[in-house]
Amino acid sequence: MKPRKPSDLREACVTEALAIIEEAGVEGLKIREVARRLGVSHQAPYKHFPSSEHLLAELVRRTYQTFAEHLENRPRGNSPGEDMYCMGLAYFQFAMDHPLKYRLLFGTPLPEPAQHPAMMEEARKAFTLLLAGVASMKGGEHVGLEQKGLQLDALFVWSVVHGMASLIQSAALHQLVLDEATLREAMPHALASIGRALSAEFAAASGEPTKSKALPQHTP
Amino acid sequence: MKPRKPSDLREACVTEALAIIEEAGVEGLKIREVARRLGVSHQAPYKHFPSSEHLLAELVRRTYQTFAEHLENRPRGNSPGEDMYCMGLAYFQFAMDHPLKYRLLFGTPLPEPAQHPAMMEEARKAFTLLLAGVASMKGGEHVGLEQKGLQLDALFVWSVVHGMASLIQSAALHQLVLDEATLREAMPHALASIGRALSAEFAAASGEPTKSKALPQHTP
DNA sequence: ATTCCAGGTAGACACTGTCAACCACAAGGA
DNA sequence: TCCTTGTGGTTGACAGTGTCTACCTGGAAT
Repeated sequence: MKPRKPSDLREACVTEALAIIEEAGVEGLKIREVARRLGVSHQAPYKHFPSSEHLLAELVRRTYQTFAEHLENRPRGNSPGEDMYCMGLAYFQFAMDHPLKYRLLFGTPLPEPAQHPAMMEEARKAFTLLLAGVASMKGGEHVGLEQKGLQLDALFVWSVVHGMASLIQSAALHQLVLDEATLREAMPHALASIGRALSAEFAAASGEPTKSKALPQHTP
Repeated sequence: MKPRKPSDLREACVTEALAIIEEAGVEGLKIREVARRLGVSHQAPYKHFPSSEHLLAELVRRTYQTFAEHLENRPRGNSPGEDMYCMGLAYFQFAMDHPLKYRLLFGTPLPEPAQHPAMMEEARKAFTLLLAGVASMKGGEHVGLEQKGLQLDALFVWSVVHGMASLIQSAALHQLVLDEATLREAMPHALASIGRALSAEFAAASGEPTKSKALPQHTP
């Protein structure tokens, strides 16, 4: 399996497919359309991807990659709690800026994970970032990432940001009673609620009735 | 528009389509397959639904309906906080019992909401149930449902349960570091966190440092 | 008796993913 | 130098999809 020529058609397929997804969503992605845009026969992409599933898996992998980079390059906070807040905002911002890519990651049935380990590897990296954030918020660096309570908290945090992002993008919400102003405040409010839930638990665990940590207000 | 004969073909299409969705998901739903299963020509369904989008909208409407009924028939708790917990569990249970139907509601792009008001009406009902639950938890019956803080809290709660349900169903999660035991505890933990977040805020608002309300443990 | 039309049929069209066969051409021994 | 081989491209076919059009049919309304 020597990569004789990097064969830029494969690369071109990927970038073109990503462009299509950003325009039309996953359901708008058709292999023949990719080929057409590249001015190439409808079978050419099959020389580089065994099936459309494999192309999709590669797209998911890359999208997880840029997603994790986006989280990593977030503006950092001055305290663990504040930093958690920043992480939540960064997560949310990605979902808002690239709704169709976000849907690709979390809203559509992925290719069989076992068949595409490279794809899952990138997913794991993204989740690890979240875990680390929760860890430093809850007890500093010395807490092991594999601790169960920590994972539960991280899952909780992830649920909030993912759930909020997913709901706000869902067409359902915009037709409900809620007005735009409320929706705009929803995420900061949710992040503040996270802070309350976690620090209260932290306080209970350490026996110290800490006042809820000061969280920076959202920057609109 | 007098419904001369109820024309049970329309009804049959709906139930058959729902069955297909429960088996194969929304992406497995094909109008021709519905017709085939009903032993009818591939054009027959089009006499009752102008396009596949309209069939889909009707399916979404019905699914929202049964979803709301499921929430309404939940086992009730003895206190507002406990009842909120029950609501969360009921929501979660529906998502776990009917993952493909749940995905139909929240995981796929819905038909243009403006074109299908009946569909949105059912969605609104489901959200109103949630709002009422949060309202009684936060201040009893006298709090208006249109109050902004209330809506923000309801959105937060919704985000948690939806986010958790959505993540757990996502193939991504099962390939991560987390083991099954942790996943099973995730939802009760999240619900407890909700209680912490909300009652802390309530306490702060009323100036009374209530201990976090006792929440019933999850029943496995 | 005639008309009308809701509700069914069959056939066609453009589109999709994918299989198969064919082709070009550069690399590498003989 | 010729022959083989394999990579990356082509065209053509096939089944399956949603949807348009035209056609039929039986019962109700006039």
